[in-house]
Amino acid sequence: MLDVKNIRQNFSLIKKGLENRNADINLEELILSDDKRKEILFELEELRYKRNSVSDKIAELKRAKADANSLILEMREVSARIKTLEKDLSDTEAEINKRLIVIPNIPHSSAPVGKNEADNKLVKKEGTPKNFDFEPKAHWDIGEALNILDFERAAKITGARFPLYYGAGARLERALINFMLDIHTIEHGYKETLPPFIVNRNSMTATGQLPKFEEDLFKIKGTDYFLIPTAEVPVTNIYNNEILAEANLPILHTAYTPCFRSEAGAYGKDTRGLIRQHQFNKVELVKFVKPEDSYAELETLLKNAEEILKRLKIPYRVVTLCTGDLGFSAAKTYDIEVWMPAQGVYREISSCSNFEDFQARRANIRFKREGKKKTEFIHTLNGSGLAVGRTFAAILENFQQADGSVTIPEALVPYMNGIKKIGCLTS
RNA sequence: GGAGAGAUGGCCGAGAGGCUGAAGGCGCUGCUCUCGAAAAGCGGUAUUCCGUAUAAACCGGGAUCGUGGGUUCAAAUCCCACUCUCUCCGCCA
Repeated sequence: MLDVKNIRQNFSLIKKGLENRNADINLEELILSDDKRKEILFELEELRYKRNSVSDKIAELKRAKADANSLILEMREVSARIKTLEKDLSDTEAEINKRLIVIPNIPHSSAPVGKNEADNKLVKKEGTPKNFDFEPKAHWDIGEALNILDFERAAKITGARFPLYYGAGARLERALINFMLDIHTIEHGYKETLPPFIVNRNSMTATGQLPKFEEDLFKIKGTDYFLIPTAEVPVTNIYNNEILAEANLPILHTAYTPCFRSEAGAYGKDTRGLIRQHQFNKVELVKFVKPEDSYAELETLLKNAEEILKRLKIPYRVVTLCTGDLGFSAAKTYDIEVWMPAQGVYREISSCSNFEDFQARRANIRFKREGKKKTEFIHTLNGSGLAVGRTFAAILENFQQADGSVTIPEALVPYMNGIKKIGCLTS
């Protein structure tokens, strides 16, 4: 959420920022509503002051057993006026909030200006794609041949876009989760967190999934609860409505959760394999930091996520999202894209974002500096570290052998109970 | 699912229409005392908004006692609804 004061003070800058991300927002009307709010508030507070002081006087008179009837009659009218003004005020505030809550975050100055995905800026490439002396197969073909993935039966159980793993495949998925969590907790200092997988509307609104993107979510019928699309939602909301101590910052959490996305509007896109599922596993990294640190923290967040791919020895590249491709809540985002040999493309496997104070405002997460009275909004960041299903797919494709088997990346072998290779016999 | 109890500041806990943003205690913190510490004494110790196109401090004012509504000149206090917590019974991984 943007600050109305900030919108007033930096009007043209914010207008420009919203244009850059292709958002059509009427800021002028928002300001008009805010003018109206101020006007109402001004009169209302004056009347409340009057009511409070006269009520004291009435109390005094009554204590002295004197007559207070004329004052009471006068206050009756004042109170009626207060009531109307209060209604006006809450209506106006609701109107302002309704406008404010659908305005996306303003891109950071370092986010390249651009229309869409094509304008994203390459930051770097790591690792060299392997040259296969055979035609590399797609991970769904490899997985089904090894009998470690079964999309057909998953569709029978639930429907399209649900995963079903067996044997060494199920083990590999679990190994990846443990591997990622171990690195982030032991080496990178994040606190392991296992949050609820179902959250309420307030949490979804705080992180920015609601109110605009409800059709992307799975909602639990008969309740106002939703399946989480990412651990970002429950984990960011851990500190909802709290004032944190400066000494405790930064606060780092990592969480494994399944993620549920309706993928509305993605019909016909990535219909095969693990890339786009309604349910997938992800290890998430979430940071709560001081404003002045947040861009340095974004760089380390990115490094922490990259580290997983480096250890697994899978080639990837990093891009900075352009203004037009930024998510609703983000001010700046790096995507990590992993090399998928069968399609010969890089596919997103992690998205690392700085939300600045955008989510903190919505979630009302603040902190207080040592010795200062004033509270400030913290900055939140998060990134996948990594999407497990897509990592699984990348391993299958990058480590496939001519005979259809898949070797396990060395770093993962201890997590696989010593299994070094998934072949037809081991599955 | 059935029956009951409750929600007040960082914590404990009083308050039961007006003098209560809220007694008292604990905690934290500043000062006095001390070579230093302890003890004792004195003080401070929630958040937020407005004061109308600028920031900090102060000052003046508004709001906040789980949330929302109602009664009243006046609500932490009375009424209604909701949410959450706890206890007992039943069921259950």
